[in-house]
Amino acid sequence: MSDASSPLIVHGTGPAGDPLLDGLNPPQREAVEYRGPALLIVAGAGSGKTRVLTHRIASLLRSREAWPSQILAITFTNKAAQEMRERVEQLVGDGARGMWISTFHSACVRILRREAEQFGFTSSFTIYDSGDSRALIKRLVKEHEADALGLTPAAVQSKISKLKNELSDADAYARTVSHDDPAERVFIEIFRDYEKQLRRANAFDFDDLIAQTVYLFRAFPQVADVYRKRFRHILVDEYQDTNHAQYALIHELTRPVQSSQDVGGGMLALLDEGEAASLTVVGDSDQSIYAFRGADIRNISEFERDFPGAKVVLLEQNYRSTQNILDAANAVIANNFDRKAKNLWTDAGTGEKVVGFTGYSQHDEAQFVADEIEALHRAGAAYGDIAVFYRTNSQSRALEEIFIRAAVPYKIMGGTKFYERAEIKDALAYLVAVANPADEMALRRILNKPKRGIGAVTETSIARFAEDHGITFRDALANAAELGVGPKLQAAIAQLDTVLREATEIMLPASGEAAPPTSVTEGLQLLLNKSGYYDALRASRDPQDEARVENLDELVAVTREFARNNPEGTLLDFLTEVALVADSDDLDDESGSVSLMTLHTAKGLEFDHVFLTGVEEDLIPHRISAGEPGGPQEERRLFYVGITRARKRLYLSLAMTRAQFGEVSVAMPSRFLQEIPAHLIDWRQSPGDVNGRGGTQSRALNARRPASGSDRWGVKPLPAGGGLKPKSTAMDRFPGLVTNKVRDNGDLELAPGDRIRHDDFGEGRVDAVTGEGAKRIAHVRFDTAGAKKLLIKVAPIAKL
DNA sequence: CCGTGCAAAAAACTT
DNA sequence: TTTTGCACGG
Repeated sequence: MSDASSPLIVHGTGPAGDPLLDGLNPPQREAVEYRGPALLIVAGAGSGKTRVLTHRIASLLRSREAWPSQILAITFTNKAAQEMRERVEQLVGDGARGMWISTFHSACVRILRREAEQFGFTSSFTIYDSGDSRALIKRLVKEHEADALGLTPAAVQSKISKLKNELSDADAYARTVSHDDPAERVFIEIFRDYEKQLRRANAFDFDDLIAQTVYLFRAFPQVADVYRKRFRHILVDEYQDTNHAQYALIHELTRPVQSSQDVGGGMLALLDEGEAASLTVVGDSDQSIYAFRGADIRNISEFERDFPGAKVVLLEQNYRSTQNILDAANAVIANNFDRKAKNLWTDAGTGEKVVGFTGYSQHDEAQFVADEIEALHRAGAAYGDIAVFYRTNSQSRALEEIFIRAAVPYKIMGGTKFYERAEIKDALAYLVAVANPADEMALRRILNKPKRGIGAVTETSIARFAEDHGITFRDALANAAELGVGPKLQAAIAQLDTVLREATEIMLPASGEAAPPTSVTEGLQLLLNKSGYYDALRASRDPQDEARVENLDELVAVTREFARNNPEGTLLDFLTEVALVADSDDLDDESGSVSLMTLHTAKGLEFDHVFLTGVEEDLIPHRISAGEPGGPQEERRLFYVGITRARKRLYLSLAMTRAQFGEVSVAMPSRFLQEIPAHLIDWRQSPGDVNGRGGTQSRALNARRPASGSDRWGVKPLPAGGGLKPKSTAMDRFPGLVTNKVRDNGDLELAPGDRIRHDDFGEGRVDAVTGEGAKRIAHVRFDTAGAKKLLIKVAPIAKL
């Protein structure tokens, strides 16, 4: 425990009327006001940690204990960073300028760009995302014929990533394993090659960004000192999800300054030589869900041992959810044994019960979700306040299919990401080829895109020529005539070379003067036009290519947007931003759409109404987690994270059957459901109601159940005469219909008053038609299924 | 070197 | 179900 002798006096006004402390509960205040070398804020879900962090920063700035430039705040996503910056700005206005508020990765990129020359890179290095790494590893695995030894690209990639997160490298790893094992030997060769290729390409992968920064600091203490002197207050959010490399980075930065080298800059005059920066970390071990990525829960559980004298503040009051939701969450997480007891509570009242629903199929489940969303919407909820979570990205498809038909506006976060689309990666590879000519991967990628007749043979001759003459792959392109290839190919290569040159002149003028902010947009357009990429897509008769052109237009729009936001932004800045954005970052908006995302993406967010879907064994907990140490416990935390995102209403849904890879299999309710006290759940349709498939078999099975109303699912007996409203879906006719190909009703005209027939919902009357063109929506009152909205173009309907 | 067609694999989460 | 990888013929 830290003593109370902290000499610093907090400037400013007394406890009453202080805008930074008003409305905070006592532990929150303490977390804002405490001054000392190390502070751990254990912040339960929804306990206001962002508020505490921002107020703490504002408090440091207001009292002049720190200049903005002396503050480094690390968050997990760019979105969280942006939000924190905005909230600090609200508190202190312009005084926030100069702070580093960013993710681990962006902060490291900034440092590496400045210091790359120190250790054999140039500051124009590029960043390989996981897809780029996989492509490179795939090639190496093939070259080493490693698949024969059971080394798949995926396995190699994850092993390399794990090792880098532990700050190991190929040489270090080689010392720890037996060389008798041929698989290990080949793995080490591949690892070495991988490192070599990255270095040659002047590139870092995601893991390198952290690990290489740590190496840099350790190998060049005087460089590390620059940052140690600069950052006097370091704050780390989501500390429970840091891995060893990130932990080491924080340790390096909070070491006492070693040398007294002068680095210039008036602000630095303030600090005491030799004193370590103060460290604040915020986290909740119950929300640690990234062990698979190397997150080490011990970083937070042993914080007090790592930083003797650290102060610990516990935030348990929840300001987000109703008591019922918290009771459910507490009950679930209590099943994890090795955790410190913690109980979230609220004074917001009991609230609604958790709603449960069991569908016959994933489509049935999705239909329930869509219907319920519409009901919420009619009751006044904004779509933007509703979210649907699932464990795996593949589950989004069924939801999407139903949502499109029900005309529920939705938005998928993550999933098939924009920046992972082939055409976008191609376009970016063109930009990388300009920004970092050493990057062979990028060049090889665009060599034959669009088709220029350059195949593997020609590619090899270029590589050989480069090697023979001691020049780079990029420079070899300038010598088309000497490559020993046919005249057609020579022309193609020369043309590519010219296009790249012209683009370079625009984006990185040789004159040395800074390129104008519009240069990235211009350069990209030139590359896409003159390379023939656009033309090839437009000439294609593949309908998907139309969408590709649109995506590329979108990318051009992104460059414009970037130029607007970053008038000084260079090509490299643009590429860096693109490489480090996650798609969870662009959920900026009040766009009026329901948000669909994985449970992982949901971390750190909150919504009024939350649907947690696919609550089944083998999904959550996921099948693969069963074999991993701590796997099921991490899955439980993930489930807990999902529950605690909800402010007002929580829905838990599952399906009895689930199709994957086109095969239908029977699904079991998740064990986590049983961990929630039965009285908290209001089952609209419990697992017991839908045993067997469809209505036929279930009766027999139901008969065998113990007296209804008392089984472990807390099933209530169904009122005999059908006091319930009809089921939202006509299940007997449902299977198969929804999964049919998207139909096209063309110009089907509907007007209020028309009678229609729907394949699933039967007959109904059109109340109104809204929207235009392909987005026209019919509001229909069905005779038995109630009111629905239908997208006219694709709904399985016919006019009567 | 390119396109076609069939076989086989694939999907757990992310900076 | 959808995507990717390979073999083959042009």
